[in-house]
Amino acid sequence: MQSMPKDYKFAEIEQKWQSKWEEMKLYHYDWNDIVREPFSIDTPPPYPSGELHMGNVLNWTYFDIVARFKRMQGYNVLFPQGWDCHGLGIEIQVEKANNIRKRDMPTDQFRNMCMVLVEKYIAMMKEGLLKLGSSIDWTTEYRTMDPNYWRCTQLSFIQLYQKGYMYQGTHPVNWCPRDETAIADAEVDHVKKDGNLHYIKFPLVNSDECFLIATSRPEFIPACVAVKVNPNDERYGKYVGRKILVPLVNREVPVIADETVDMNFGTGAVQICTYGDKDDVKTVIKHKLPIIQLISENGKITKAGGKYADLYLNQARVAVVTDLTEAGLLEKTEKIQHEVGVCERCKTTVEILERKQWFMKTMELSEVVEKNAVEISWYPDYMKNRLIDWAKSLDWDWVISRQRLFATPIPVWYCKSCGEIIVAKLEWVPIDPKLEAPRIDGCPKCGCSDFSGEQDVMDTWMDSSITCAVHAGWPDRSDWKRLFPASIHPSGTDIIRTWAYYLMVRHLALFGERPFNSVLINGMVLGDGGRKMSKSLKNYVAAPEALAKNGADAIRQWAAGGGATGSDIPYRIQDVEYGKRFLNKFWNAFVFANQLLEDYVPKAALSVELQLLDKWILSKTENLTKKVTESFEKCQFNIAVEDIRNFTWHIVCDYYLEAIKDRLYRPEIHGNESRLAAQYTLYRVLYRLLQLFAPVAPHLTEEIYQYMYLDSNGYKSIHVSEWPKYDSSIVSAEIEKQGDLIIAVLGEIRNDKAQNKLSLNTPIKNVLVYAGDVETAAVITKGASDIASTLKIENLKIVPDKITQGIQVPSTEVYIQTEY
RNA sequence: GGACCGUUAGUCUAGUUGGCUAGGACGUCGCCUUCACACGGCGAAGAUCACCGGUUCAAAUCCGGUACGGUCCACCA
Repeated sequence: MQSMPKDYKFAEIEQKWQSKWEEMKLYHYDWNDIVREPFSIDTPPPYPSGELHMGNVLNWTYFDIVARFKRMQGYNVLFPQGWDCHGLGIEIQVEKANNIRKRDMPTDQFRNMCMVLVEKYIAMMKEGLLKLGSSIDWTTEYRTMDPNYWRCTQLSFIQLYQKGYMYQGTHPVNWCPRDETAIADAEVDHVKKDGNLHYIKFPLVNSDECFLIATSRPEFIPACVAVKVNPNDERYGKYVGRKILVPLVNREVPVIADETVDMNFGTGAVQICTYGDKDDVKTVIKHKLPIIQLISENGKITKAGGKYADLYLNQARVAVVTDLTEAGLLEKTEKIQHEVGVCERCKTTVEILERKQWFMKTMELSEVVEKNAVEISWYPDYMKNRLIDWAKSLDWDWVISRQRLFATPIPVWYCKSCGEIIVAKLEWVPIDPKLEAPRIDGCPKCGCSDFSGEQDVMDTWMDSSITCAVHAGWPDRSDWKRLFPASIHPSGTDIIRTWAYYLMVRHLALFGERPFNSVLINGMVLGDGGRKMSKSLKNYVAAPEALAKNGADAIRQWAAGGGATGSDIPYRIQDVEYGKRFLNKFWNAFVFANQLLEDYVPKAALSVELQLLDKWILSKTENLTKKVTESFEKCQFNIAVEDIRNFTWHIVCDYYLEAIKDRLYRPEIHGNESRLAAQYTLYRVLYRLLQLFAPVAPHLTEEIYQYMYLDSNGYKSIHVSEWPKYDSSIVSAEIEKQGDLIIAVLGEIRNDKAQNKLSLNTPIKNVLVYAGDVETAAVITKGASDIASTLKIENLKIVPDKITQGIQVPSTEVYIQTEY
């Protein structure tokens, strides 16, 4: 045991251990160990977006506590780290930063520019994760933009294609008619625009009656494929199933029932056109309606528009309204304000076009997704509904193709002569079909040797939804199933329906097995005022600054203890400061103990008799161990943190440490055996606290461990020490009750001193304790010397008499009289 | 509009199978320089656990409804 410095300097100590742990390779997963049971964490690779943010801090604190706890429990823990690099965000930033357009330059050149930016962001985030003290195995680090990861993603695409899960079809996409390109939802801005709501008569077939339909886009009438009404609507319910005649083009379309129709808006009857808006998309897919491609890629009406062909949409609108008016079908026109989607870059109104897309058959897996979601453990449990509800609510299969550049290419070519689809062979990947031809002599169907590579790329979720298999070592390690399914998949409330869902369907389709056995959910980090933290709301807290200012161990306490797992938690500086103060208290308790234990030689068993309060604190410590272990098992970090802190601060420090001071300082009065018993107990209890707190505050606990416990314990780090097992033989309800009584008596006399405005060091001449009965008197007598020495009582007398005067110890028959 | 979650002292928050005299933190007030720690100790005030109804011997906890707030999704023909 070495003596400890008085002050805890978190900045230098945290830094020191972060580098030492790396040197020690302390957190490396042992791929060759086939004895220890593995525990794998499916660390979600974050999107490198710049500096680490408080949301990342919350997540990685959760992951790290789990990793450290499981490691101490003896598991061979795999805590991998990857980076989910591809995405629109990076593309847009690169375009802005360099003032370029991605489609104006070679794709690989643009991709390289993206990679440079991603690397910069990764370095920033990695720095943050290291500063947080995450026990990541950095030898596992990967990037989804690396060729080897492309290989995994493409390999899984090919295998899914072979299994029949991947298919080509058409699907509506957002389309900018000016740029003539598909754009993502995220690239669409919504603006309020003034428009007209036209009330148009649609005659019912074989009837004199007319439906009045309100629409803001009459130019889409030629693409009308149905009219939908709410079946509960008294006006129209009876017409469901009948035919209606579309004006101007005189085509018959069905009247369909759809509960989503708002009976109070417009006329309650809606024309469904392909495609006037996103609602049309949903309705068409839901009711399996035909598609009329009315708009071409440059925003002109196609020949499907009949006499309106070749007009631009706004020209067509004028023409259609004129024609309707002449035909007497336009009842009235109202001014309205409505929201329209516009292209983020050029502000052109976005249209919806039907385009060729790649799909994964996910709908047919919904039932098995639900079954697995029910079978696995969720922390907290109610979060499973989010996945189940999502799987049930899906209207169409997963569109996995994107019209972007910085992404994993779809390894497919098309024969220029016959259109045959050539999917890459397993051994060809990684490959970019935009840059390389298929490695075959000719088209297997027509023999032609001219191919065009697929221009579309994969959705970013195609990269990140195979992590469970990749982390486990698939496809290269033959023993990858040892680590699959992952023990735990961490997810945020906001990404359950994407990340957790796609992982589920993807692995189920690929391997017929679920990817993880449990899900740990984190909430969102809120800023001041309980709103989502964001720079625009000015409640943003930069994680690197917070870490530098307060230290990782304090920030981690906020993250772990700031709220229940799964609930949103605000970043509160008071919580962090409380964490800091606790670290100080914790450190000081050990500094103090370190002095008192200077001459103590650690022993496994003790030959001398323990005193009542020794047994009392040991029993309570054992109960704490049980409770904290259970809390960690259930990922209830906040409960564990609170229990550890309250017990340490308010039971061990405030009472036990105070009570044994005299035994330790003055063996000539209390005897050497009593001193030894206190030392033994103190050493044991503090070590237990150190271990329980280690997953939460890894730096502080490690530093103390190295001073006080390294020599006698043998583990090179507290983080690989064996997690304590609950020992019921040490627990005694009777002893705890007796000890609690001593503490209560102590507290009352201490209170009495305070009320007399005396310092706690002021000696008391006489204290008379009326115990109420013989048994209670015997118990208090056992703690008499602790009471007397703690409170500096010169003459303490305990009698079994029952009285009703003096200070009553609450909920007992014990009365106390003091004389100063 | 839909789904899910929440509503506990001035503020934030815990309370997981109903037994609570509702726990903790910040803040406020009073006292104590006490030999680890004033980043400390002792103590006080402060909550009809959103509202209404139900189940029960017993409800902050379970059920139904209302109001308000949050998150995600959708968003008007």
